[in-house]
Amino acid sequence: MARKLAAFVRLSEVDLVVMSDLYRRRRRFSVGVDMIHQGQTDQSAFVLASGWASSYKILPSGSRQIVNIQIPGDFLGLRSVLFRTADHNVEPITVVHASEVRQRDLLSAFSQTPRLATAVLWAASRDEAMVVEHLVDVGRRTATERMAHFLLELGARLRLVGLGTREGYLCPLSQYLLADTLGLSAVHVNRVLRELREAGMVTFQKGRVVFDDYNALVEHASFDRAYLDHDGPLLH
Amino acid sequence: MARKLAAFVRLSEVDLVVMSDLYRRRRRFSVGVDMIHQGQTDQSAFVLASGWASSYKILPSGSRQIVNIQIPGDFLGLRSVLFRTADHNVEPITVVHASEVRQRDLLSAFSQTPRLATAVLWAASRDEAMVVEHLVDVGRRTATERMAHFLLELGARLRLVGLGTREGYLCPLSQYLLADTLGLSAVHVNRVLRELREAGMVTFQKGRVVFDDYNALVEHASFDRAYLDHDGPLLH
DNA sequence: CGTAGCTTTGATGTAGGTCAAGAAATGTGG
DNA sequence: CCACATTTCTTGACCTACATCAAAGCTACG
Repeated sequence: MARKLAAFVRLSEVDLVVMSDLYRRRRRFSVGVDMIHQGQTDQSAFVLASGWASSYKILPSGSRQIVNIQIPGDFLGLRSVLFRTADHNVEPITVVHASEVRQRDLLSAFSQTPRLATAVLWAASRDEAMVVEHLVDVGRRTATERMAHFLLELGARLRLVGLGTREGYLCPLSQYLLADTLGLSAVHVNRVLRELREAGMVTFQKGRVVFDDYNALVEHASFDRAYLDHDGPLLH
Repeated sequence: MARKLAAFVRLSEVDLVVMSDLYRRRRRFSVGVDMIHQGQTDQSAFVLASGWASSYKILPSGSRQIVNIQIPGDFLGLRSVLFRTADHNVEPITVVHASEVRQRDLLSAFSQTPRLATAVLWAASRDEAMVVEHLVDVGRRTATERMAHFLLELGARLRLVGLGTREGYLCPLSQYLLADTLGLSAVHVNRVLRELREAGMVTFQKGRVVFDDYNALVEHASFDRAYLDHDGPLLH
């Protein structure tokens, strides 16, 4: 995370010390145990050390929308500490190890090292950019485009933390999770994956995503990774 | 805007002076003139004094997704100043008067009054909460639910700035704009509006939204405005 | 006072949903 | 290491919400 923030704001020694202190509270979560629960007050944020998690909202009708999938290195639940009550749920997808960041610690870190607030603002904006792209996915792309776009984005993010290559990556997401992420039904997700596989673009089977034809996939999804790359410190 | 931020962070006299300085550069935009253009570098942010604007993304296919509708008092284009190149467009819907906030001014304001960064972080998070809700709309709600939810959210926001009541509000959005916001076709937007009108819930005609049965509409949309209300300064 | 952008409606097409049921995989306790 | 349960995947048949196409009536403003 420090590396991520440093991409935007040049952090001093002091900044780094204050930050590392935020990491002190290590926790472990099993699948099925909420990390953050919608409607609860006084929730924490987390920095994922290992494992995958999902942030989602549940509708009264029972259907749910996954807002984003978090991978190691991600900072999650910021809104749940900035607001009095959490407006979303976060649930592990695999076993998760994470550092808990309490509200008071975060806010006091902000006042101790003001640049940290700016850096976190930047990180939150990068996050928002992803949600926006996700909205475009769901609002204006067909099912296969959505799926292609999603798998590419995930791949790009995993590569940034060394968990993927241009060839592919390990992916613990079930088709149900994909469905709730992409606003589709699980059945249709299955068909879409088959289509993409038969078209020779990606193969997602047995927990592994393999890019059979990366360029064709990029083309099909009209994937432009600009929104993920915003490096080079703006603030000195 | 100062009022909005103050809801989260107690701002000092100095903070307010620094902020008011950000307002100095007043500009006017006519319909059809982009305020921010996707892909351009070195764009500004704006605080809307009057008029409505829309932030959107265009896909190579030509279709577009409106990410949010901005009303007076809103701060827009933050991501376009935090990132090197803008990742979205902003276009006026009506004639707009706005204060331009340049990147260097914003960043220097952040270092002069550190609490401002935290306050803007909070405002950005509130914004993100709206985008998230929008994603849920498009991903998991039916067309009439989406429309109902959108009109209610807009109403709630307009009330906060004194431009609407529980009865309704003036709304300059065309059915094309609604369609691109909600991920529908313009034709279907028309039918959905008719349905809601005939069901006695809302009437949107001639630039005016009238809530015929507010409670029924809230019920239909399963609208919970919690994500809009996060007041009371967390930071002293 | 005409022309361009909205709104409205009807007819028809299709992407993706729902229901159902069997096959693989995965996990669990003995 | 096996029996059994549970989840996940896969496929087919059928259905529906919404899209697309087309055309007519409105509104507005230059």
